Amino acid sequence: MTADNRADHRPASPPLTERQEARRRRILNASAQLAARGGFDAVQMREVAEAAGVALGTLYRYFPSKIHLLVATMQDQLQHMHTTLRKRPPAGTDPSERVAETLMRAFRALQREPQLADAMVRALTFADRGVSPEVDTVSRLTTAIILDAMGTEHPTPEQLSAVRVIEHTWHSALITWLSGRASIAQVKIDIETVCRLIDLTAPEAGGRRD
Amino acid sequence: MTADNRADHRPASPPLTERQEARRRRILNASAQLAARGGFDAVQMREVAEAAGVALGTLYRYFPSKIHLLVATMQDQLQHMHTTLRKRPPAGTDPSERVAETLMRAFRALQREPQLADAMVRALTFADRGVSPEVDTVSRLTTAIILDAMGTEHPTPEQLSAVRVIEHTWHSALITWLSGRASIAQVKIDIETVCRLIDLTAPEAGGRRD
DNA sequence: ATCAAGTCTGTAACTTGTTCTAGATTAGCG
DNA sequence: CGCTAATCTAGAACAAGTTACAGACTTGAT
Repeated sequence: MTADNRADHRPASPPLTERQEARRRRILNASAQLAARGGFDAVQMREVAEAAGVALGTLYRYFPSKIHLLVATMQDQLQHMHTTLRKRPPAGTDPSERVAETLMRAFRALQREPQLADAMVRALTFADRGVSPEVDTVSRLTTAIILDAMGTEHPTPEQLSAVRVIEHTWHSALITWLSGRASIAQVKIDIETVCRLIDLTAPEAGGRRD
Repeated sequence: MTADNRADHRPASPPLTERQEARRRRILNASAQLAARGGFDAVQMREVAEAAGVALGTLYRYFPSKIHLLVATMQDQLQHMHTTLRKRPPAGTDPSERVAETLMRAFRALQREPQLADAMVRALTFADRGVSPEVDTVSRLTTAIILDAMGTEHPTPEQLSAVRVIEHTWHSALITWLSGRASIAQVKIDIETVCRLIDLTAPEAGGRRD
């Protein structure tokens, strides 16, 4: 009754065969492609299945819900972005500058496929407890990207708080932009504003309290 | 074809009759009640209609989608909270302290009905462009609450940025808590962390840049 | 009181996410 | 090769949001 072997879609527990790996990839590609034009609503499970050349039941075996599918799509894209960003690290001198630059670069990448971004981010924020592990993976990836940009080896707890707040801002600002309630300029300002927290929590500088 | 007179559910354009006002109220109450136990999924349009004693079509005339309904429910609750908070203003001396205290108070209020909070917040972040005006109303209400707590009469653009970032953090932190990925303690830390931005952007103190 | 326009009701239909089932295919193993 | 368990396919069925529609009820103006 309880889904045990349902979420075996990550290269973990039972190693997927080659054809299964290929299926999984076809599904993720179809998902991203449908999302890229049409956004969240255009990613319809029957259409994904057909475009990927698998049966509906198979799609559900690989990704137990539409949300799982889109969150996995986001994992995919983030991983891609992480490696891309690593190749050309940000140029700023301050950690806060570098983080802001990195996030704005990521933001511009998303701008190129706003519908895809819409689908992924909506799925991410709509995900409920059942998708927590997958969402957590995305969160860890984002954290890794930010820490990379900071160049900080051993972040203090305070710095980790700042990074969490930056992530909060990043997601939420993205949503307001995607739903047309904030301009790109405003997103930029918000990101630059929140990145100042990094200076504030740098080990040498600033933030004493109580 | 295009819905013009569909969204006339706010006491604006054509003033609602008494019975209509009563219907609207019954619907919102039913929505909140169903949400309070069961969360987002338990707010089923047919059930709301039945509990409110109206036909399904009527429910949709008042609130053109489930998302609209839940966002309106949130407006309702926020308004309530705003007046409650005004009665007992926060005690801290610093603006940042007062804001953090206010938000944590609001947070504890939501904790009392976590399912209701879940339904409202999920609706809010899932809302797409079609619900922008309503979501914006919620956002303005939140801003008003924060500015009240700051006690700032004429906020600078920098301060408004800080307030926006605080709102981002507030929403996103709420989501991580609701989906079980962050503890209450962590939410508290995040809120206190982001509230430090207020000190940073106070007109006399800190934040010069370029 | 009567009429027209607008609103509400009850109900069925349609859409898309999700589940289920019976039979075909594949993978691993002797 | 031949067997068995797992996987995959095709398609039906179900659930909940949304839309459509015919007829009853309200409202407001005359």
